[in-house]
Amino acid sequence: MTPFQHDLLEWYRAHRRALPWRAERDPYRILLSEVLLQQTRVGQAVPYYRRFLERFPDLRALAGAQLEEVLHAWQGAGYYARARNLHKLAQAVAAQPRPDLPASYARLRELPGLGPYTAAAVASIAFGEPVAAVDGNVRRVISRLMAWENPTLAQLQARADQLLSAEHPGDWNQAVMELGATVCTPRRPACPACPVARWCQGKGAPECYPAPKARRQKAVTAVAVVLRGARGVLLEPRRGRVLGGLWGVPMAEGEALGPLLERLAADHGTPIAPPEPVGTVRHAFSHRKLEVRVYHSAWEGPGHDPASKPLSQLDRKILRQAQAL
DNA sequence: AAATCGTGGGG
DNA sequence: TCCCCAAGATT
Repeated sequence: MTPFQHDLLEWYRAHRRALPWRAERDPYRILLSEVLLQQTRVGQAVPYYRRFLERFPDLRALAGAQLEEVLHAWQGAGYYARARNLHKLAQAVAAQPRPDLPASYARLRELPGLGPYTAAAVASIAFGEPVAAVDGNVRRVISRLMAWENPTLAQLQARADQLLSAEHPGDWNQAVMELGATVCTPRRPACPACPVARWCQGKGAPECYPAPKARRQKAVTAVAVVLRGARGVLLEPRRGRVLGGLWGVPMAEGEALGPLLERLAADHGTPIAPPEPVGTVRHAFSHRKLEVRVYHSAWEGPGHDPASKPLSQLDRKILRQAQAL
């Protein structure tokens, strides 16, 4: 073991946060934690991890569930494709002669929703395979160690594989990520507290590495109608990639309410009483700033209980605005 | 291969 | 209030 590896692993063992999945050996639980952690902070993932396991304690339970139940457990966690893929994954594995998670990076990588990072994380943490997991933390830590401004994924992966402790790949991967999450942070990194600062070429100007990526959010306006009556609130299943599989309030892009009302009247064969505005809801997605003008009106047709359907946070905000949740 | 997918904490 | 962006994957 190199001094570098020794110092970081010792630091990790002394300073790591006590996270629920760190006490687990069950590969399914490791997998769930890694999928939940995709683009998600630890603090936000923990309650979902607990709730999800309570509802789906193993792969079999998950495979046997309806997608809508799975999405309900995922409700609020965002990036719902993760839940759809996890459900698919469980069914694919359950359909095999030996219904267990595959134990190698290569075969994990073939499963839906498992990309290079997650397959490497599960292979190393759950199965001890020496593969480096490269996430945003690792990218930042290595970029600073090397003083790289714009490394490619291939460069990062190659360097990460070199640095990897083959004896303790699971702890090693988590150690690098833990360092990035708690010490080598995007802003105001705590270099004096860093266990491997003596090897770092970027510590003079850590925030220069890696160069920040450009993002832009486009502003979009929309209208939504909350139709509500004695038989419940009118909710529609959402199709397509955005919030697919969840339910939601009837909504349309733009400012015009007319076309939306016409569609609803046609879909349900019922004219709709002129809606009243009840306010505006603002909600930011990754690449959109959404401003939704919310209306409400009476509805005598069949409806739903919003609590019984998986809903996005956007729809929950809209329903709250109309006092229907 | 660039664009897209949610949400919430923190500066 | 606004902007950043987090244990990425998919198409």
